[in-house]
Amino acid sequence: MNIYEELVARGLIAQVTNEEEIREMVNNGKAVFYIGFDPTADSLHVGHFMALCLMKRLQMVGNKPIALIGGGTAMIGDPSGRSDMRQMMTQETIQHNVDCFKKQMSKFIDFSDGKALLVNNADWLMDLNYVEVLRDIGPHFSVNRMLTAECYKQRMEKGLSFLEFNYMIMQSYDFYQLFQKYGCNMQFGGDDQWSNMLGGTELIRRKLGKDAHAMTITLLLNSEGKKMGKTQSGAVWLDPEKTSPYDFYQYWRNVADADVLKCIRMLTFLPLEQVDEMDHWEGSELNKAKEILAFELTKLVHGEEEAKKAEEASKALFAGGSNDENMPKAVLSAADLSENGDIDIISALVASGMVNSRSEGRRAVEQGGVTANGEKITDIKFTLAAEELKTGVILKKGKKTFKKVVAE
RNA sequence: GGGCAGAUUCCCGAGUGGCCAAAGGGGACAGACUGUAAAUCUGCUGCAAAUUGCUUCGGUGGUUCGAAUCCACCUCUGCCCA
Repeated sequence: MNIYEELVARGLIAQVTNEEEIREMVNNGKAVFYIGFDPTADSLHVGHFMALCLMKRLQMVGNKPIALIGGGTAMIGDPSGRSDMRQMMTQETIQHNVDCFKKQMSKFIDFSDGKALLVNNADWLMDLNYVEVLRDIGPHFSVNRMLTAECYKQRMEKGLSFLEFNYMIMQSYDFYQLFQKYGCNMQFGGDDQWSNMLGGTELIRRKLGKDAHAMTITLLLNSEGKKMGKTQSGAVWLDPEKTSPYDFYQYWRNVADADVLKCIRMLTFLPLEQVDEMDHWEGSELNKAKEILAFELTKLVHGEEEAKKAEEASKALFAGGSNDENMPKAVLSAADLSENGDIDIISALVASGMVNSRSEGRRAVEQGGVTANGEKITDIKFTLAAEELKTGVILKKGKKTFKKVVAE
């Protein structure tokens, strides 16, 4: 099976400009393609991870990836898929994020010997001259056409500033630049980028009379139609400091039944034959598929060792295993403890970061959601003894929040 | 620049002088049921030294015994006109 067919089989491809030509190019390792990443946070997240995997898959068969970090476009903010204006970021923040992105990306993609490129569009966008740009590329964009693009339609009601309206033009200009500088003949991106990407192929055609292609990656949506990789507290990050390997593992361990196979297919590198076998698993059997998904992804992102630790900790907590060594830990300092070295249960919950406020902690206890070493706690005045804290007390809030609390 | 409408808690959205920490819904959290799933039912959802106190309704000032609510100015957003 060729790479293009594999991508289709995995359900990764959403839209393409010209299937024939793209298949030909990709299968023969002739594509020089770019994917843009806007540094809107100081870590990549799951959405980026899909794109990185795609880069990797294509790189493995000889295509040349260009990772474009949008240090320049981040100054504008992409209105696609948003109902409100992005918060403006300072130049310092963007630069910081760019650096973080670079570091994380080099873990996934091999940039040695020119096998892949890493560029920053700030390099050509920041010094542009307004009037020159207007004269140079302005005539090639029809405002009427742009307004009919899906990404702007949604914003027509809530309001769209001229600043954000320009995002499509900047992204198109990127493609145009990369086409000329590096012979970049294809752009990949999330499906929400489709209209922005077409802007680029059209600009290249109009300015240079040459063909360039675009292909979008299916957005990873759950069965409820929401973007995956988001939790109530934000995105699932790839940076272990922001989302611990254990939490990362748990996120995937907990996906809905309906979504497991899709995730395995789209995100892991497991051979398709193996995935097809799992396809007819049903009911509680799917739990096994979830374990595989969680393990494989954690391995890809954090390495095999961390994946094993996360798996063991999960088994210890949920399946009654005995090894609590790798469980998430909370170390309490002397300042958290009372003079006798003990601590009341609510303070312990707050200090370990399991709840956000004392009120929330109190509620959790009052509703019978807290246990310490397996004992249900009903009294909000309950105190964890100093001796126990030395060896560690396993606090549990609700079904899935665990922490081993240890005194320093 | 002119006219109109609006800004309420995580989100949507009610409230137009005291009965308001603020209806209702969504989400989140907790309980029951389960498979670490979904659905369902129940509780809960500003903070704290917790039958009480403190801070919140875009911002600043004012009126009042008392303001999310009235007045003035400002900021921001949408719509219409230019």
